Amino acid sequence: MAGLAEAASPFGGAPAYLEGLNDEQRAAVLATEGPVLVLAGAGTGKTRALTTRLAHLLFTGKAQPYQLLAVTFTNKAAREMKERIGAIIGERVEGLQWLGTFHSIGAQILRRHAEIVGLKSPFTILDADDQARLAKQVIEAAGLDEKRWSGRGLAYAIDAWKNRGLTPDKVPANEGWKFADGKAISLYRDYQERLRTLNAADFGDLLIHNLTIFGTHPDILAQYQDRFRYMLVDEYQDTNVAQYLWLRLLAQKRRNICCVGDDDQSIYGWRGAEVENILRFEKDFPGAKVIRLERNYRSTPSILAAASGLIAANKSRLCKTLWTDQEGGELVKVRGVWDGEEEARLIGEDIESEQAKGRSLSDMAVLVRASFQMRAFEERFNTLGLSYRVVGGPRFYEREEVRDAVAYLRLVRSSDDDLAFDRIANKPARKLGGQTMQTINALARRRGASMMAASRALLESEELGAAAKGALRKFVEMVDRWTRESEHLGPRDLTELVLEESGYTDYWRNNKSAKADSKLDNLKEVVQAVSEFETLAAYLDHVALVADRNEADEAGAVWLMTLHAAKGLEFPVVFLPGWEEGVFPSQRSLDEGGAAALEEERRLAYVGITRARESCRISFAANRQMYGRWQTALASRFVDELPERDVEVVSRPGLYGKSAAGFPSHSRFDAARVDDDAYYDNPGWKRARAAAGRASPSPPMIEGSAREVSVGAGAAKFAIGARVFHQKFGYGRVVAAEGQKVTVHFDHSGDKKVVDSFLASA
DNA sequence: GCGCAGCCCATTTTT
DNA sequence: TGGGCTGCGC
Repeated sequence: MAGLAEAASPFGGAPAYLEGLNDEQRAAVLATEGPVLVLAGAGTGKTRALTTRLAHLLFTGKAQPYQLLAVTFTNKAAREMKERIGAIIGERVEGLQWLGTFHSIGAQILRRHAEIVGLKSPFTILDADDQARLAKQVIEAAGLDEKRWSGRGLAYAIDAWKNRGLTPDKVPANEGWKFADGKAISLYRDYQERLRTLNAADFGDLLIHNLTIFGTHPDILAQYQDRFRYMLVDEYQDTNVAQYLWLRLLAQKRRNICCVGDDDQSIYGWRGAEVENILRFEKDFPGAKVIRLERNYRSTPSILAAASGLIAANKSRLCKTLWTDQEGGELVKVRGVWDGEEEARLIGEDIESEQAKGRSLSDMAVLVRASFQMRAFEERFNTLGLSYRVVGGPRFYEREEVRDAVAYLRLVRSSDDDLAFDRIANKPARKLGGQTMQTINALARRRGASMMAASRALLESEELGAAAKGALRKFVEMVDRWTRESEHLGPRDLTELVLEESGYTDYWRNNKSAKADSKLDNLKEVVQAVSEFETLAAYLDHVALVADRNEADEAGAVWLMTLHAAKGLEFPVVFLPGWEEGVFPSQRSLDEGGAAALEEERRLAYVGITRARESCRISFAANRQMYGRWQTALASRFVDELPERDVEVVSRPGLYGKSAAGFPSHSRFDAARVDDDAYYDNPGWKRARAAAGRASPSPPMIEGSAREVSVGAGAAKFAIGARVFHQKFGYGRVVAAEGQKVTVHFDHSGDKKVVDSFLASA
C-alpha cells in the first residue's frame, strides 16, 4: 500500500500498531488528509480502526494531542476511546483535551467565550429535569394554564428546535402553533431570557451558543478551525442538525474530518438525529473518501445473513454487505409461542439449559423494544432464581435524593441558583410553604433578582408574617453559614455537613418506606463521589456533564435491556422477544412517523440481531396482555422478512398447527394468528393457563388448548364480498379472509393481503 | 403536611 | 394491569 511508506516508523517497516488490521481498517487509519467517511457495519472493528487512526496521527507527528478533535455521543464511548488510545500511545493520551462528547466539548468552548452570549463562567448546566421546571415557570409567568401546557411539553419543543440549531429568532413563524396556541416562540424567548438571568445553559445551549459565537465572531471560529488539524466523529449517523452545523463550521478550513458511522444503526431519529447527515456526506464534503468496513468479526454467517436480509428491506441506506469467514454455527431461531408468559418461561428454560452446558449467565441477554416488556422476564427470572440485571432505568444522578443533595451543593456554590433554591428550600419541610415561596418568587421577579436576594429583602420588610419570616431567616442563615464553611472545608466534609445540618439525611432516616434505605445509600454515594474531587465546583461540573451511572460489574447475571440500550454491545446468546406487530414495530412509532419510522424500527431490529455472536433467538406471542387486557398479535413483519434459509422455526409441534412442519404458503407464521377473542379471553381459559403454569415447566394444557384455538380461520371480521376502506389503498372488496389476514381487491390498487385491523367497513 | 382514593395514561433516551 | 399524579379530607 502506498500509505504504508508514509506511516513507516523511523526504523523502517510498518509500525506495530498497524499490525492485525485488515485492508479497509488500515485504509481508514492511513487516509488522514481530506474528508473521509468510514461506513462501519456492526462488529467490524470500528473502534479499533478509529483509535488506531488517532494514535497514528500522533505517532507520525501530524498533530499534537491538543490539535485533535474527537467527538463521541456518550461519556462511555469517550472513555473507552481514551483508554484504548492510551494503550497504544501511553501517557500522551492525557493531552487529548478535545476528546469528549459533543456536549462536554461544547461546554469547554462555551466556558471560554461565555460573555459573548451573555453568560458568566462558570455557568450552571441544567439537565432535563431542570429544563422542565424552568419551562413550567415560564408557562406560569406567561399566565397560561399550566395544566393544559406542561413544562415538559415546552421543554420538549424547545429541545427539538435546539436540535435543529434554531434560536428563537430563527424558528419558522408557522411552528409557533406547536405549543400553547401560537405562543411557543415567545415562550422559547422567555425561557432563554430566564436561562440568562440564572446564568445557566441547558444541554442544547452548549452547542447552540457555540454556533452563535462562531457566527458572530469569525476570529474565534478561525482560531478553532486552525487548532483542530484533524477531526474525528464517532456515530455520525446519530448527529442532529446543530451538531452537524457545528462540525461543518469547524471542519471548513482544514477539511480533515473523518466521520464514522453506520446508517443501518441509526435509531435515534425521534431524538433529532438525522440519518440524512451520513447519507449526504459526500455532497457536503466533495471529494470525500468513503471506506466501508464490512468484514464482521462478531457473528456467525446465519446471524449476519439474517440481519442483512432484514435490513435490505430499507430503502434509504448506503448499502453495505457484512461478511465473515467464520463457518458453521446455528441458524437464527424463530419461535412462536402462545402468550407472553410462555415466552418468558421458554426463554428462562433456554437460559437454564445454556447455563447447564457451562455458559455464563452474563453471556446472555434479553433485548426488548420497550421497558414494559421487561416485567414478564423479571418475574420469571425471580421465580427461577436466575440472577439478572436491568440496564437503563433511572440513572444515579436523576434520582430524587441525589438531585436534592446536588441542589444543596449548588446553592452553596452559588446562592443565586434559583432552581436549586426552589427545589430544596422546603425539603425537608421548614415551614416554607407554597405561600411563602410564591412571595419570594414574585419579589425576585419584580426586582430581577435571585430568590436568595429576594429572601434577604423580605427579611428586612414587613411583607411576611412572623412565622414565615422566622423560618426563612433560619434557612438563609443556614445557607450563609455553609457558604462560609465552604471556604475552608474540603468538598467531602462540606457535603456531609450540609446533608446533616439541613436535616436532609434525617428526612430519609425518618422515612419508613421501603425506598428509604436505598436513598440513604445513594446519599452516601454522593459523599463518596464528592470526595474524589478537589473542589465542589469541579464536582458540580462533573455531575452536569458526565452524569453516568456507576455500573458495578455484576458477574453472572443475565442482561435485560432495551434494544436502544444494547447498541454497541455484544453477547454470545441474544434473545429477542416480542416480535409482534404493534409491539415491534411499535404501533406508536408507525402512527407518528410513518414509513420513515418503520425503517428506523427495522434498523432497531437489525441492531438487535447483530448483537449476537453465536446464537440469536427471536420469538413472538400470539396473545399478549397489554395494559391489563388480552390482545391478539400478529407476528412482526420483520419475522417474515428474515431470509428463510438462515432461520430455523422452533415452534413446538401442535402449538401452531400447520406451521410446525414448515412454512404455510402465504406466511410462515400465519397459524400463530389467532383471532377468536372470545375463546381465550374468558375465565375458563385463564384458569387453564394458570393451572398449567403451576403444574410443570412444560404445560400440556396450553398445548392442548392452543391446538384447538389456532387452527382454522375462526370468525373473520369482514365477510367475503364486504366493501372496505384502507388508509393507504383506498376502497375495495374482500375476496378472501384467513385469520386476521384479509385479501382485498382494491378498486385502484389491485389485490392486496392486509391485516384486518387496517380495514374499516365502507 | 400527609395519606388515601380515584383518575389517567401508557416507546425508545444521551448529554 | 399498575404507576404516577391530583385533589380532597384530616
